Formats: sequence, structure tokens, C-alpha cells
Amino acid sequence: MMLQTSRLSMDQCKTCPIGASAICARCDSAEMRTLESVKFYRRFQAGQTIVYAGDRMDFVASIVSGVATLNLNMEDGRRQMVGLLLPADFIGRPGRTVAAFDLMATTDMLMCCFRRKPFEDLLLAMPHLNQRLLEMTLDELDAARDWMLLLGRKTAREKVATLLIMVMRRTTTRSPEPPGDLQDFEVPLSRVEMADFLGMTEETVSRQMSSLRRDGVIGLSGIRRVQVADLPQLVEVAGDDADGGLVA
Amino acid sequence: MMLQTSRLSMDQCKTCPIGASAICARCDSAEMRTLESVKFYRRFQAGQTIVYAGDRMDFVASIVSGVATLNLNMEDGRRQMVGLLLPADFIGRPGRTVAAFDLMATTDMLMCCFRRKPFEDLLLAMPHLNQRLLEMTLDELDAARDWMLLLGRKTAREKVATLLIMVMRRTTTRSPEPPGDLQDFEVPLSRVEMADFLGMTEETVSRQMSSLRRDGVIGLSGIRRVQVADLPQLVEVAGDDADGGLVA
DNA sequence: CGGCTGGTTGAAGGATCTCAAGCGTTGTGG
DNA sequence: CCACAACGCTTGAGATCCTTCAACCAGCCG
Repeated sequence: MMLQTSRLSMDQCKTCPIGASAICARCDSAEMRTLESVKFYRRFQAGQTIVYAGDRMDFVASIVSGVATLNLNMEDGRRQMVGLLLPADFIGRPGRTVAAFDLMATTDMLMCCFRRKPFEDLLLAMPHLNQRLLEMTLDELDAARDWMLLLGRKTAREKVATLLIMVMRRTTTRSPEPPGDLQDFEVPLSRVEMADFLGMTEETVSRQMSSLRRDGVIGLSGIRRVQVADLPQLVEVAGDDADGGLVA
Repeated sequence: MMLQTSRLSMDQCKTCPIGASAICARCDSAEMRTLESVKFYRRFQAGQTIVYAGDRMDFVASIVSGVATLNLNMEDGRRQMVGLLLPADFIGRPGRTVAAFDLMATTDMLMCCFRRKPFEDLLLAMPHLNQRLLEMTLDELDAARDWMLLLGRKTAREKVATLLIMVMRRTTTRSPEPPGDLQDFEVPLSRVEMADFLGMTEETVSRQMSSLRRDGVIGLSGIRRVQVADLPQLVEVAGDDADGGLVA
């Protein structure tokens, strides 16, 4: 397990699929070479917990491929997802040695890692790195705020619709013109994970998915594959939080 | 109204009450002089909306005194608070010309402002400023994530207890040794604002406050003043999200 | 085949919301 | 100076949405 099959082809930052939007997006070629010399790859399997809250965390990383989640737990087992991390997203917090959240791989993952301390030094030495990390963190904060509206004020049906739209937007390859209403995509989360994202139970998630299917808003095939049959209605159902980036 | 009575004494950054933890905390004295020369103060009254989501926003600012909130609205009037901003907190997003959230003053406020464009230039020129803003943004993101757990998974009673602890911790002057259980502080939010913070109705907030009082966990005097009668129990009730900074 | 996992569906219960009335304080105008 | 309207808060009663608990179903793998 954890064989690194494609090590060689990955070692070149030039060919990195997330280069344009990753932490290194603003770096010039000299800076890239510096980063390239200290980076290393790690793979994780679907379902694996990468670190638990409270564990020591000695690296930071960018997601090259796959999906990870950040989760907070209460003693009695209640769990809330607080981060959904897709390719190019950054993992870890400079200046913090101990993880604040559980970090888990929900699919097989490849991560581009840096040991924490050297990375922190680079952060001080390379304004481009600092600027890009700031920008990414501000984006995440905006996303967290939209998410808070969902958690605090939306109904179960609105929550599910919003999640589907979000996954669709962040997941489907942005074709120049959207192919009408019939997007087909895979939700990289189990029902339980969707429930943890949305702050509800898996049963309610399941019911709302079925309800949206019955109403002709979406289609379901396989277990995680969704077709948007009526995008305008899906957006309508989502409640359109003051066009918080979802409508675009 | 909006008389600036203490302008002269405020013009000196040296005497600024939030200097230690504001955006300028890491700047050296040369950098401080630069900032000082372009900063300006603005006052706002309690209840005033500073900007609406979608409005042009041509400045960024630090809160010198008072309390502001960021809010998201849905078309049908549902509202969720997504930011609670206290002295030293930073307002506005570099690189964004249009506000993403409603920004309102819940108390009388004094803000230390910079025009956006010059500030963005300074951000590029002063790594210290960039580093500090990154640090503050990361802190806010952590806080947003704790908040998401509250919104998604906590009961009404837990929500109220958590808010009280949070306000107590961020509001009371950190005396060297905490004076036993009997903290007395003011919640700078109306019941409606508390409800918007917690993702519930004002009636439920009110009921839970009364319930906590009946159970001897807190005392209430005036309308916004709270005495913590039994801190351990209050922390217990709050559900103590994996000691997410609340216990400490 | 049989157990296991993840997902769906049903029925009942409960936490929170909604709607409504009541209360105390504040400010205002007669 | 009092009456009264306005506002913010509290309390009550009924309705509702979501959860809980349980059964069931489909696919997968030993």
C-alpha cells in the first residue's frame, strides 16, 4: 500500500496540475526551484485519517489530487465538517505545531508536502508565498461564512441543494459554455459525510436527495453520481444566499 | 452627532489602545510612521449600517473601540451573523472593491481607516503588514470553524452558553488570575443579534437565558449584563468543543 | 449463501419555531 | 407631570421540521 507509482513524472513542478491555483501560483521560476528542492509527496488512502486534532503536525501541504475534510468533534460523538479540501487547497497552518481539527482523506489522495519549519522560513523570505497564502485564506474565510449561513439558517432541502451546486461548481471542469442544464458529476462524499458537512443526519440527507429526485430537480445514478436535471430550479431551491458566489 | 472629541489624543499611534494586537502589530517605527501619515479616523453610531453587501467599499480599517458585525441575508429576510468584530479586529478585504456582507455597528464605534488602494500598495511593500494580516485571517478562520460546529451541531442551550463564554473571554480585561467564578460582563448584542449569531430565534435565546438563570448558572442584571455564577457548569453546558480555545 | 456496509424509507418523538400576548423601560407630547 | 406609544424582552401554546429508532434493501466479498 501507498506505492508511489508515478513519482518521476510528478517531480517536475512544471507539469503540476494545480500549479495555476496552488500556494506557489505567484512564485517566479527561481522561487519555484527552491520550493521544488524541498517538497516531497505523500499518498493517502480513502477513509484514512491523516491527523487527529491535538496530534503533532510537522508538515504543510497542497492537495494535488483527491479530497480531504477537516472535522470537529464533540465528546459525545457529534461531528461537524468545517473544511472540504479539493485539489490546490492548502493544508496546515504555519506557526501551529498541533492540529486543531481532524484531517481525513475521503478519497485516495496525493499531497505535495513541505516540512513545517522550513516552510515557515520560506514564508518569511518569499513575499509571493505569503501573499498567495493570504489570498487563499481570505477565500476560505469567505467560503466559511457562506457555509455558516447554510448551517444556521437554511432548511434541509436548501442545504442539500446548496451542497450539490457547490460540488458541481468546484468539481466539474469549467467548460467555456456550461452545457445547458445537464451537468453530471460525482459527489466525493458519502451520505454520512454530506450530513457532517450540512449539520444534519444521514437519514435527512437521504430523504432530501430522494425528494429532489422525485421532484425532477436531479437524477441519481450509481450511489454518488448526480445529474442536474433542472439547474435553475436547483439554484432556486438552494435559496441563493444573496448570490454569494454560487450564481456567478 | 459624530463629534470627534478626542481627535488630538488619538492621532498618535503610540498611544493607540489596540496597537499590540492590531494589523500594525509587527511594524517597526519607520513603518508605523508611514501608516500614521495615511490613516484617518471614522466614527459610527450604534445601530448604523456601515456598508451593505454589494456596496462599494473604498477603505479598510481596524476597530479601535466598539463592536461591529458581519451579516449575510437571504431574500426572505432570514439573516445569519458571520462575523463579530471587536477592538483590534480588521475590517475589509484587500483586493475586493465590493462588500460581500452587511457591516453594521452594534455599539458606537471608532475605526482607524486606510483608503483601500494605498493600503494594498503598502501590503505589497511591507511584509510585516502582510504577515500580520495573514496571522489575523488564520485566527478568524479558526474561529469561524468553531462557530460552524456551534451552528451545525449544538443545541440551543449549548449555543447560548458558548456565546456567553466567548464574549466573556474576549471582552473582560484579562486579569492575571481570574477572579474565581464571578465574572461580570456586558454582552454587546441585543437578543435579536444574539439569535442571528447563533442561528436561532430571539424567543429561543430568551428562553435559554432564563433557563440558565433559573438553574443558577448565570445571573442577569440590567438587560445585557451577565454574571457567571458557576463557570465550570457553564463550560460544561457549552459542550466544550474539544477545548477549542474556550477552556484555556 | 450469509454477513457486512452504505443507503433508503417509515413512524414516533422532541427541539425549535411561529404566532401571540404580556411586561418593563424609555421617550414624547399633551 | 402624566399618559401613552414604542421598543426590547419574556413567556406561553400550538405547529413544524428534523431527529431518533428501526426495519429494510442492494451491492459486495468472503
